Amino acid sequence: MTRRPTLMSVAQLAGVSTPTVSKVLNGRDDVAPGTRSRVRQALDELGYESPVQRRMHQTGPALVDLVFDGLKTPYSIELLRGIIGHSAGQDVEIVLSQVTPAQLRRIDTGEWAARVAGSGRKGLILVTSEVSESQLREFDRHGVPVVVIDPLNPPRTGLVSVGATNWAGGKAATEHLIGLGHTRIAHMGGPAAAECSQARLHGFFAAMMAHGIPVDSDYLTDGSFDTATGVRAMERLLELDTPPTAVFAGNDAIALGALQVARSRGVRVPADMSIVGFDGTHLAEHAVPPLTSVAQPLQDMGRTALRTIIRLAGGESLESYHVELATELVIRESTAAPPDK
Amino acid sequence: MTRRPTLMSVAQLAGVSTPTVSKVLNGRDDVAPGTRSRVRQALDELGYESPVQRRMHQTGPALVDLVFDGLKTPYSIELLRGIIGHSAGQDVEIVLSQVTPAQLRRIDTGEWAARVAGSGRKGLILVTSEVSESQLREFDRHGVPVVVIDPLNPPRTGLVSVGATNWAGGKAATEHLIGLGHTRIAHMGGPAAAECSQARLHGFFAAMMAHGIPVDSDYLTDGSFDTATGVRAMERLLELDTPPTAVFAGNDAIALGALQVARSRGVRVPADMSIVGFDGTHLAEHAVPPLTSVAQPLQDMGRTALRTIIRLAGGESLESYHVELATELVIRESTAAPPDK
DNA sequence: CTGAAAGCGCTTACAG
DNA sequence: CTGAAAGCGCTTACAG
Repeated sequence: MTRRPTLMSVAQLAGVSTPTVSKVLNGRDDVAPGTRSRVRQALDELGYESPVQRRMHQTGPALVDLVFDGLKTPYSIELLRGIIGHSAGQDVEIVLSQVTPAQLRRIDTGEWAARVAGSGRKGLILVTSEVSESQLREFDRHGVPVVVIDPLNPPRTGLVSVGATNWAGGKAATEHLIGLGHTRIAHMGGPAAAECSQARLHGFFAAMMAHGIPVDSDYLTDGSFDTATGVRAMERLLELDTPPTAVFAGNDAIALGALQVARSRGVRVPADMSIVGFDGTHLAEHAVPPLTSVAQPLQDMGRTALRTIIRLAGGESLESYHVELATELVIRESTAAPPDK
Repeated sequence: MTRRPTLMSVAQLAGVSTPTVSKVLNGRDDVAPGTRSRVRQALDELGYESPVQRRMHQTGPALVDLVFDGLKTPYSIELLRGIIGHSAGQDVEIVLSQVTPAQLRRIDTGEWAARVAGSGRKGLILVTSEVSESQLREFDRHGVPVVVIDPLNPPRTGLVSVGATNWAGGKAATEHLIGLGHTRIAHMGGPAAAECSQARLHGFFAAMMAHGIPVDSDYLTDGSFDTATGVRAMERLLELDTPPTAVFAGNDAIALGALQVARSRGVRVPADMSIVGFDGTHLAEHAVPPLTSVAQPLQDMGRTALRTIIRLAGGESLESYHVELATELVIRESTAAPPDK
């Protein structure tokens, strides 16, 4: 076996002394240009690595930063599980942190990117964050690959992202309700500005239009991806002269809020009112009754994001900047034909 | 200005030779325990850092390894949130991974400890794991502080751990049921071998005994901390000639399984049967009806574990090797007086 | 500019 | 177990 290269062996190959090689390595300026380039070449040829570099290399698995805007929701947790599960077989470790949207806006991205790059992290996965073009450029400048899962803002040049087929999911949920005979269908959206919300809403529109069913603007609400939003929306809908017979909620938490209000007002689900959620988390599965929901392949999305970072870090180029994994309508017990009038 | 500490200065302070200090740093085993601890102390006192550590240090926040046996349960997630939340303000980052109990048993701890120490990690937090004395020694040898949250095996010498007042919690849950008038109370335990299970069970015994209520051995079951265990246990109990009127479950998942069976058999909760869970996770909160449960301060436990690692890494000594945070009985709608006979 | 020599900080092999 | 001695790989100070 050949020994690993030392200053000595490099010096010999370059025909200089070890101090000279040392100077080149340390970027000192008292070396003649010709000598310097001969040394550089010998360094390359032998594949010399300084002790620190070696240490970094053999110090085990690569590190990838994973940044959540919050860890409160089953949605986040499923993504996390996908990423952590995939990391185990990949010689990658995950550095987990939490950065609120407000913090993200205040943060000095240049300094952040420099720190990430300087500590040898392979890349950064952001979950449901809004990243500006200039922030992206900072990371790019420092050679830090970034992948965003479910970016809140519309995909921009160079933003690598992973998501699900939100439009198709919204359409499928609505088709399901129409297929059961509903025409008075409400949509309870999440944040109106979020790309995924808009896609779901427009999937809803597409299905309604395809069946020539007019959309009542009283039936459209938005808010946040939380239970309170569902509660408020359902309270409002039930006060209408002609309430809807079905609700398509922007996520499971909203659906749950709607369900709570329905129950407390004596509106039976699904006999009097059908409800469809989105995400397919255990919130939907364990609700009473269990919620029909558009499932996102969250663990797969996490896995895909990690795989993408690893490929980018390895210098591979991607076929596509945005990957969308398929959603799937899971029918449970919260949807049925509308009540007879 | 004082020079930065070298092996030489540490050796002088400890009254040994530099080779000996070197051995301690590298986790070699040919150092007497007494000598080792004297060297460790000198190392701490002078704040010695190996070249790699120095590199790490100027490269940003310290890293702490966090190892879960699984990320499936709300229990794990709450701990995680506590740890991540606390890390934000502490200039510490968390490297998250998942190691199944089977993997943990197969793993080469010496190699693992060397890797953790070598990569400059400040310490290791293990969640609900069984750690052997020899594994602990490996980490100790490499100067890697370890804290276990809810260790599965009984605390051993030198095992630093964080838990909750399981015994008191079990007693409080049982007192609550007795206070409502129940005497036929079953206990559905988790893993019989787990320290926390035993503590909860013995809290149950203590309350029963204090009130002179005999414990029917048919009313005692064990299994895992999952829903299936609750399902099986409840099915068995309902087939008894004299079923219990109340159940104290080892955790919320078990309680949920019991609740499912009760519902499907037409046993009304709490009118016909009271159920108490343990952990106080959102499983209990969102069950129908919401479950009375013994809440553990899971986020606090996570925070405490991280704070303990940081203190240990800083060379502080602890007042106590085991910290128990208080549990609290949260009364919801799954408990009531027993039905009239 | 260059390199012989001294030095630094750490590790290893081995005698006791 | 321990440490004197030798060694390793790199850097520094300085003479030419």
